[in-house]
Amino acid sequence: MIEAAERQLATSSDNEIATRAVCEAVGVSQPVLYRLFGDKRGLLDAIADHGYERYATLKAAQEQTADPVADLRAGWDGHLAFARENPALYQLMFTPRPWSHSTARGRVFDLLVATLVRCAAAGALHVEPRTAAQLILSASIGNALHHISGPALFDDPALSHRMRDAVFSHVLTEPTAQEDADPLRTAALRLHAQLGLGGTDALEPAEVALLLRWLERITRPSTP
Amino acid sequence: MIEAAERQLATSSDNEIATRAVCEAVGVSQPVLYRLFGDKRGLLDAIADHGYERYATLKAAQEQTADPVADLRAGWDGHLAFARENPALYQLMFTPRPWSHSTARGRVFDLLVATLVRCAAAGALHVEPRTAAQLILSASIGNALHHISGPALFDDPALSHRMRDAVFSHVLTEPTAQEDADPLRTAALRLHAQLGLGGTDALEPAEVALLLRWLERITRPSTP
DNA sequence: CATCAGCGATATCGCCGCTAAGGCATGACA
DNA sequence: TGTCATGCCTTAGCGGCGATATCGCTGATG
Repeated sequence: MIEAAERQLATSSDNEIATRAVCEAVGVSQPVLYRLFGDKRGLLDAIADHGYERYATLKAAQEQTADPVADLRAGWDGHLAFARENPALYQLMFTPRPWSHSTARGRVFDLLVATLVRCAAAGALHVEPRTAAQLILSASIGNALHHISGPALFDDPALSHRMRDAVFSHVLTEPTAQEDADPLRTAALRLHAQLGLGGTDALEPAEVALLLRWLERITRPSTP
Repeated sequence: MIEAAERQLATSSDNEIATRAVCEAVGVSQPVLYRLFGDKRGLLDAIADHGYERYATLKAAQEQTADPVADLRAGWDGHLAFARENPALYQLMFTPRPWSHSTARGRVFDLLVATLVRCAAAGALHVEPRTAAQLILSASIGNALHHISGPALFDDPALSHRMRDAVFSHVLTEPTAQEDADPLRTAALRLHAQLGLGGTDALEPAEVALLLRWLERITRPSTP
């Protein structure tokens, strides 16, 4: 039923769906829909979450190489490709809807954070992963909506890559230059990420927690 | 009537309006609304365009100092402030709506291009103004929507300024460094902007047109 | 003063989200 | 095995929405 609703959403001209149409497409009647989802909003949330599942499988298929930064760049392009191919679903997932309980956006955010943590563990980040994720996700959503918004003016691929480079270069360390500009901060971020990724047996949990907070205090103030 | 509709939009819980409610708030009946705007979409377009008017006056009040780059930065912050203060209207203006004939977004784009042309005339840009405008507008919309989307996770001011710096530094020339990295390109962009701003009497119109195309060919390929 | 064009209101249509009341199967129990 | 209780689904309907056909009023014109 969710898939039927998603089809109707994709083919509708105004990015809207009618519960009646969805029900009679599946061959049931309205009350079952309201039993399952409680509400039209609930149905939309379910569609968005289902959209996240597709998004996640698409991501899982292409990421996870040896170079996390390359994965990050590929992830940007994959995100925009997803938006291009499912415009209505994309807007449902990433555009602010009042009273939406969908977790799609949050989980996409977490996916991005995971990749960024791998980058940080490789010493390629010089801001906290969550901050970088907010930057990257906001920028990519803006870019995707700009391109969905219509073929008014598109230098599309060039624009997308320009944006990508702009954000990434403000978030990633230059290959060899930035590393030594603030080595303490870089090293602290790297250690933070490594601890978050694998943990350690050498310290007690309480000690690790305190260490993480120290590292956060080291990395927080300066914003190069 | 447009203002009444905008009020209803701002106070509505689901970012929607009902033509009936708008009409009875103004004291007329539905057919007059459909006579004036033809359609509910027409009413929404009118609201968006009216929103642009407020946006434009707000911009006109604060910009136009001697330093176009400072104006640009202030414009970014003003844009986000506008989004913060009118969330529903902002989404109406800048979020993709199918079959929308509103010119709000395009005119905001033009406003931004105007400021960017002033930057280019000062030699502070190293991409074409329209390209830079697409980048900046996309990024700021993404940022604004991210922040409207809810107080899930906000480092808000820091995030906005980080994004601003990321995009601007990819679009603006560094104060003294970038200028000499590709002086030909920079000079060509500068001349292009100056011609677009003031024109010249020394050349015939056809000659100016050809010159502009040459300058565009000089500035197009390389993307530092 | 009679006529007619233009505009606004009433009443209505079809569709929407949503829900209450009835029918039908299934399974437990005497 | 017959009877009853329990879920689930369907039918039917409510109120509200966007949009419109029809009619009555007003005011300018000859």
